[in-house]
Amino acid sequence: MKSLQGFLKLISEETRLRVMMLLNEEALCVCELEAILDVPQPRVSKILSKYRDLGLVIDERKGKFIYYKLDLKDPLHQTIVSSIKEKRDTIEQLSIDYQRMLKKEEILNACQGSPTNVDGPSD
Amino acid sequence: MKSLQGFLKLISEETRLRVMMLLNEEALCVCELEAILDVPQPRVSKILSKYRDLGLVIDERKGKFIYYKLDLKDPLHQTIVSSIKEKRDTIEQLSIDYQRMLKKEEILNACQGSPTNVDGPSD
DNA sequence: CTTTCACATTCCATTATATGCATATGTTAA
DNA sequence: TTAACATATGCATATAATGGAATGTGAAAG
Repeated sequence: MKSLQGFLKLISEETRLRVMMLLNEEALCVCELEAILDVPQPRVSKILSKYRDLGLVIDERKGKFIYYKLDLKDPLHQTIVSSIKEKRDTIEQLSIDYQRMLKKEEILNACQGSPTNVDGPSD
Repeated sequence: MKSLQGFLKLISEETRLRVMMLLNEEALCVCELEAILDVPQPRVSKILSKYRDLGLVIDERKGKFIYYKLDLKDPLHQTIVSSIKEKRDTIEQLSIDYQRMLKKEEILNACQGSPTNVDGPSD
């Protein structure tokens, strides 16, 4: 119950849900999330720390950047995320975020290194 | 988004989720919920009022009692509830609640009329 | 070693949420 | 009309969530 409740509480807040849906697609670093979602960096970090507390993400450093990706071990969590993803087209904000993620190179003024623009971060 | 967010926020609180899972099984009145969940009546009423605000329940008076049942119009909401129900056995509190609901006649000291004990409320 | 930069964290004010208790409402039944 | 009971709501307060600004940390690159 605690696991489910913590999970639901996490995604009950809009920005946190948006983060989950993006990290469910691919690994992203803080500055990419900051740019895609257009929210301040400390807020992104705080959100990710909640994910970390619940053990829902894996982080991996690549050069200057730390990439986060979803790591849902609970099948129920996976099912819920999948069912939301299936309806993504019908949820405007999630669609927008997804489109922005696909074109993130164009909006990555946030990170100086523009990690996705270079042919691979120095790792 | 608002619909999904409101829904997730609603079930992000334990007692409210417990109510949802019960009302997903059958129509129940306030005093039955009070007895099954073992929470004070005003709290049950307040929870149901949130459901009403979001248009997620239908209420029907039968004699002295008002029976509530889930009325999920959004397929995504339905999918989420179904997926939780599928895992109910693995979530202790939800299992307990369900068992208590099946045997609610034995614990219905809360409602004087014991609605489920009589052969049908006077409606 | 020092600077830079990505990221994390703390502090603080604001706002929201939870919940117990008392009480109001409204229906039923006498 | 009144009494009884199911349900709803108001109020007060405890508690916590939210978010912005400033600052801390630590890896990387020079």
